[in-house]
Amino acid sequence: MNNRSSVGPVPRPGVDPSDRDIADTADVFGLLSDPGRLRLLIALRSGEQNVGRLAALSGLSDSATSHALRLLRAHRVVDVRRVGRMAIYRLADLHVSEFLDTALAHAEHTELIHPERGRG
Amino acid sequence: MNNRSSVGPVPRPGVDPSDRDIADTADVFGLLSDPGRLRLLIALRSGEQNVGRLAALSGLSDSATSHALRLLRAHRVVDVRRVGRMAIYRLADLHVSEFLDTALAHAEHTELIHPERGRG
DNA sequence: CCGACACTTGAACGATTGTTCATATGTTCA
DNA sequence: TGAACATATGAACAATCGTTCAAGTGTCGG
Repeated sequence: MNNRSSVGPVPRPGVDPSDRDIADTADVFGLLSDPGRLRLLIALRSGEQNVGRLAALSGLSDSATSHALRLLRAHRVVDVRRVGRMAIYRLADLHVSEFLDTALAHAEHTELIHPERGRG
Repeated sequence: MNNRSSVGPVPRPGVDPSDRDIADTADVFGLLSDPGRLRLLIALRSGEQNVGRLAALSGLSDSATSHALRLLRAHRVVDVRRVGRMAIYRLADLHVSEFLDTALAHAEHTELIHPERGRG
């Protein structure tokens, strides 16, 4: 196979995103694909929080929380601010936080996207 | 730690999404977090395509393509239609395809979200 | 200074993931 | 019917991921 026969229209070459854009996009989605990190980001929607509190809110250990925040920080999804011995995190990337809102809104008001989960 | 001291406002309990919604949302993002699957979905934006063509467009092997499509099918992100010996896939989930568009648009017109990649 | 605190970090480990290879199913054409 | 084709599937394997555990850094109170 891998032939030139087709069914649909020919895709527009050069209009599709670059490999790099694709990789970057995949990375961002990857960041959002872990329930722990998602809970962290959700907690941050209601305002900045320190690590201990984020841990409590997300159900992760302090260490796991710190690791996760480090990742999110590296991808500029969150920002840190230091006050005394605390590290206070907040959402940094508006695009991502909009994504979050949109995705959660969809998930909340319909069972839409389900795999082999219940309600089949 | 895990104490009750805080900096930001108290998060509104009961307003945050359920564990299930979070898990579902994470699942969907996970589906979008692989460059191969992303390329598949991007190829499908320009219309329905058969497996061989999708493989060629995405750079995946036929087998990998089939496996990936199976996953996407299970999550109702794509739909199949059979014509003769071909399986013709198309985007099924409008939410996901909107997501895709939005995410790619962001990635395309700015370097925004980068981790340790260039342009630091 | 010392101990408690808040957070960070690195190594290790089990689990999950995406790929490949080989084989299977089903279709078309001669 | 048999060969070529298009896709699907299962097992196996390396790579990646998220967690835990055990330190480590820096800060505050006494």
